[in-house]
Amino acid sequence: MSSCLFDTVGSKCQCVCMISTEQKTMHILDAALPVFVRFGFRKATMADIARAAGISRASLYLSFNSKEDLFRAGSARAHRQTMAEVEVALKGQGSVFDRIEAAIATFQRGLIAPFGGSAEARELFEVNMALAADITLETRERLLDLLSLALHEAAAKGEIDLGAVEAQPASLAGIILAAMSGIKEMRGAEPGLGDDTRLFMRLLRAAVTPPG
Amino acid sequence: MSSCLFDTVGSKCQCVCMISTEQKTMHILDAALPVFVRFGFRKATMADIARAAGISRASLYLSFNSKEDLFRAGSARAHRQTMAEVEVALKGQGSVFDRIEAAIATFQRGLIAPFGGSAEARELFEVNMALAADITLETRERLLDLLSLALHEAAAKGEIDLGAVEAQPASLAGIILAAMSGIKEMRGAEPGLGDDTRLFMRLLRAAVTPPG
DNA sequence: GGACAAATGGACTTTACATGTCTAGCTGTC
DNA sequence: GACAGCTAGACATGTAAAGTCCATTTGTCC
Repeated sequence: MSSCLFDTVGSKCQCVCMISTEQKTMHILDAALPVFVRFGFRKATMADIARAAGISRASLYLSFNSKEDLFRAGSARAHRQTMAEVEVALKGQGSVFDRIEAAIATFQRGLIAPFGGSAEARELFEVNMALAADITLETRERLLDLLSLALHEAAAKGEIDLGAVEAQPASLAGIILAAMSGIKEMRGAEPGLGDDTRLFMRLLRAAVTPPG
Repeated sequence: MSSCLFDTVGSKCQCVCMISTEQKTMHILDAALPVFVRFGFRKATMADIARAAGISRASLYLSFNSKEDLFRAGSARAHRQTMAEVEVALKGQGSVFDRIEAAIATFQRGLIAPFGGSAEARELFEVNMALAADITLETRERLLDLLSLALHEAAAKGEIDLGAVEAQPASLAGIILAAMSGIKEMRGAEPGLGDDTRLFMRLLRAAVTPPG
């Protein structure tokens, strides 16, 4: 048997290599997510996570210095992955509205929906803001920039008319995000987009679509 | 506002009365069940249960002396309620087979299915045997008696023929229960009866149905 | 075979938190 | 005002999780 747990089938594992280390980290984070979702941060123990990952508690500490570190790494990865998908969505086909809608749906699906079903959702979000506020806020900032840019380009092409509502792209992007987060706060977070979200998108569309 | 949390709407609560005390107990057990199902016995704290019941931790200790007491009370109530339903099922319409099938389905639905979905099912059953073995075994005994009686009566009426398999009602009842518990052990516990259970019931029916 | 890396089980200290108890105080009823 | 029910909060105590460390095992490579 190989000494490395994370061989890809058929290929020997060159340990001491970065790929394996990274795979191990990913594997652990994959295992940790459902544990955190199920129990929340506090009730989830390092033993739980180690068991879920199929490794020993000692090994867990070889990859992460602390439970908080592990959580931060998980949060960071989720934000990184989701933002990559969001960028793809924004570069896709369709109108600005379609692409923004897709982008936001992706964002929700990646960063909110996975926890929304959990009774520990509140605690998890609180812990996330306590341990990974920088990542979270930076990501939100970046999403804002991406939306602004999309709106700006659409305005430049005449696809939308921001003059009608006297708004800068950045302001409008801010409104969109705020509305989405508000809607998610009130209603539960379904996967994808809810009715309220779609209604808001129709409002937006109606407001900035150029006449004629 | 009334000083009693558990008024039934429209009727003043006469505290110091047994009804209210019992209602409170029931209310707490109702609240405690999902907490135990969600977290298992160990991870579920008295604070969790108090919060779920909408009362203070101190009040919880006015109703129950300990977490173990509370669990025992919950287990006892579940067994009591379920056995009452089982008796109804056994007195119902249809053949012995139908009634036994219904009885067992009721038993499973009341005492196994609620926990079967939980990842903590194993721990909960272990804790139950540690804290409420008497209740559990007594209930199982009682179920055995009820099934035996049903089989006995059916045999007396000529509805079934136990001579064909050379079995006493009690032995057959024991086999049925053992088979059910084995099936539930192997397969997951769905609500109601699974395919395996139904197959077993067909076997039983075929084996003891009198010829002609 | 020996050197080496990775992972493990287990022992250990420290720290956090849950249990169970108690008291003083609040709220609404009679 | 007396009383009952509930509460918040403090408390001592015990359990267990966090984090650290090391001896040992397992498998790889030379």
